[in-house]
Amino acid sequence: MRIKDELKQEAIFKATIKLVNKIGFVSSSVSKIAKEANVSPATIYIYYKNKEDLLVSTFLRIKQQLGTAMLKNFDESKPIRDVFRTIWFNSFNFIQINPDLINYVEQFQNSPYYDLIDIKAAESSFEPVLMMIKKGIDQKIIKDVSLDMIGAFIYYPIMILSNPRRTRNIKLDKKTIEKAFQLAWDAIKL
Amino acid sequence: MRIKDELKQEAIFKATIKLVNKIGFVSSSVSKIAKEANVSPATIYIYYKNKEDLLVSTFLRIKQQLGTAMLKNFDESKPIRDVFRTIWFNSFNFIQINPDLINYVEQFQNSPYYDLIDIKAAESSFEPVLMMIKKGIDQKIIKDVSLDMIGAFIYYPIMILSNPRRTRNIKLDKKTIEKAFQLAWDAIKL
Amino acid sequence: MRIKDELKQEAIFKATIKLVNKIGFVSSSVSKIAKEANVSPATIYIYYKNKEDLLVSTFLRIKQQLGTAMLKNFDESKPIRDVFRTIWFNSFNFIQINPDLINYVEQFQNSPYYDLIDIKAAESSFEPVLMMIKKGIDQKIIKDVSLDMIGAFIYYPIMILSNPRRTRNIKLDKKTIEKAFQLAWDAIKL
Amino acid sequence: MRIKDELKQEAIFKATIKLVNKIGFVSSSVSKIAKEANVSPATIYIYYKNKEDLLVSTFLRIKQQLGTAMLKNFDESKPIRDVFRTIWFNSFNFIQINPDLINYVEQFQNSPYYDLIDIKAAESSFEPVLMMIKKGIDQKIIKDVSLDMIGAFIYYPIMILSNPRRTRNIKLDKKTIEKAFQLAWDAIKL
DNA sequence: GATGAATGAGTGTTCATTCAT
DNA sequence: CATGAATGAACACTCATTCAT
Repeated sequence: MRIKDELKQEAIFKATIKLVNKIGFVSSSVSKIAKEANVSPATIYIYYKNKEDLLVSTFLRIKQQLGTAMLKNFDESKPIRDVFRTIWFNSFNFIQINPDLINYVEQFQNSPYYDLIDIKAAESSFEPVLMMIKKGIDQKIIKDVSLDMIGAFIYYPIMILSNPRRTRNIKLDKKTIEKAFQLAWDAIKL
Repeated sequence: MRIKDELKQEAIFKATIKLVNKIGFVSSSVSKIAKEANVSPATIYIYYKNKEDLLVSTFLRIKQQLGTAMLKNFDESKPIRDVFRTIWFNSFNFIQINPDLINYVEQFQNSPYYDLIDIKAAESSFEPVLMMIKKGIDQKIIKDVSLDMIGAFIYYPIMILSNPRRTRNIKLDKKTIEKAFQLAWDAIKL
Repeated sequence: MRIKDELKQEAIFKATIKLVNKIGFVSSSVSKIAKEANVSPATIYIYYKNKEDLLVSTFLRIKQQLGTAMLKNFDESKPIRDVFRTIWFNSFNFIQINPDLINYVEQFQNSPYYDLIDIKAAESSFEPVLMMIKKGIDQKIIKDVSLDMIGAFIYYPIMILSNPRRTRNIKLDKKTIEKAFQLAWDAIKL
Repeated sequence: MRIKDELKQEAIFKATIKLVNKIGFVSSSVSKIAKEANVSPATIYIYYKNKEDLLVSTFLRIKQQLGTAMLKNFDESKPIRDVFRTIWFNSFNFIQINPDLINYVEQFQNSPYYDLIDIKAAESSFEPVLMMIKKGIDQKIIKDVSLDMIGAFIYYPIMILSNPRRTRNIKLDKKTIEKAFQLAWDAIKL
């Protein structure tokens, strides 16, 4: 029964994220996740090798979703700033619709599990963005610094601003997002 | 009676940070910290009410150290950009000398313990920086956005860039730091 | 799945009573009980929510057994004194066969856990005895005092006399029990 | 300084009883008792060999007080029933004035420490009562049964009736005590 | 005599994982 | 495939007691 399988795996995936949101990464034990998914702890070990595998897989899957969302309406024929702006708003839209996914990502990235991740692979879906940035650098539109640094001023401010634990008194309305984009763009543009 | 051994408390403090660096926040149990400090687990409970108290106190103490370090040679009579640049380099210097302290802070801020912190109090030593930013906004030198947003483009890039887990292939040499400062300043300046 | 092992739960039940007998209520820790039952400490938490649940459940189960034993050959058509005498001997028989159960009950009733017990519910199996006493009061055979007081002169002397810790040099032979019954009956009869 | 010593020992004695009343025998640790007595844990070990010694000594001292109180106005020239009645009311008076002492005794007697007590010695102050009972037996006023059994119908009902944990809905007013005496006397009288 | 610091052994409980069905 | 039972190891924390002053 193929369908049943996928339903179960999906339930585990969702339960993992939901529970991490509810009680935090640290307190989310395998058996609690199993209970949240209405499944036996042993069942989780059918779909995942161990806890690490479960958490890492969940992370990678979210990353992929995030990558897809970011690149909606991606059109590299447009001016770089416009493309960049689209990505920026895509990100915030996704975050506003799926705050729990981003919370999971944040918590995961600050856990020891993150050390196990092959970043290149994890960020493969962001490849077009990287290409765009490189093009921007070539065209002297974006500053000539390492991609990691660009990321530090783009990707992470997004994460921080959308993390209610970090910025407890900011509201992500359209105007705020627009301003944030302005800062980010000013940072990286030549 | 036996005199309260300052060395012992210091050993616990250092062991906590060292262990969080070695094995991560989550895995750092009280007994492991005790072992690292060459102390009985029970001894920790002489100096701290419980694990939370240990972790929170350690965090606050680091924050204070960081605040002091940041404000070295702080001279508000100088142009804002210069003051800002001094703080920027102070931060990176401190981080380069004490990478483990910053790693602890980062991990702490992404733990549920951070929710317990009174941010205002924790960041009181950063007050002069906030004042400077406000002055910059008034003088139309810095963009008129919320402090949280300024922070997202200043404080957090510093943290990220200096977190080897996050940016595994960046070297914090003088040139890189200078460049990073350029991006940060461009982001917030009007 | 592995089937829930009735034998295991039974082993825990018996180990609890045995250990309380051997080393006392206070010193009987969960891990010691587990060891006595040849079971992992964690296993106990499959069958009981926590230590309190284990101890309370064990108490209630014994109480029920005691209630059943007391009421053997209960025949309310007989004269009250005879019914009462039957109960009295039933009790001592049960106690002689199961001295450890009674010791457990005694220790439990003097522990803080006893405060959690709903007495009405715990003594529901004694209901017929209470009814009989009430009938005896109505018929002017038994003194018109509160049930608690009747209990103090019936139930507790039984407990005390059968508790070797309390009365170290009494032997519960038939003659002694008969005498004890005489005292109890004289106390409550009108 | 003799005075200081005795004050300290007295403080420990009172703190022990108070704490056992507040949080129970089981939870009363040496350091908590020390805190309650405004004394260092180590100080307790100056006056008592160990915890057992502390608890046992406290018990014996209370027993002695109880014995003294019971025998107030003891006049063996009076009829046995009257003497007995006096003792009965003395007991209840003492209990009503010092409920915490009795609570301590009760808890102690159901602890493993009680096994260490030399009953003969502990009850030496009750000697006159025992003598009286023996005289009563000789004069064919009291039933010819062992002292332990007499005790089971006298001493323990007093304890039980005055233990609020055991008899949660009885009030020890004068009438109730009188009735209880009636039952006790009927039990043992020939 | 009096103290608070210090501790190894213990507490109740939860963990990630495996087993037997 | 799916399960709940079962577990040894670990968790945060407290204990009775001793040590050094």
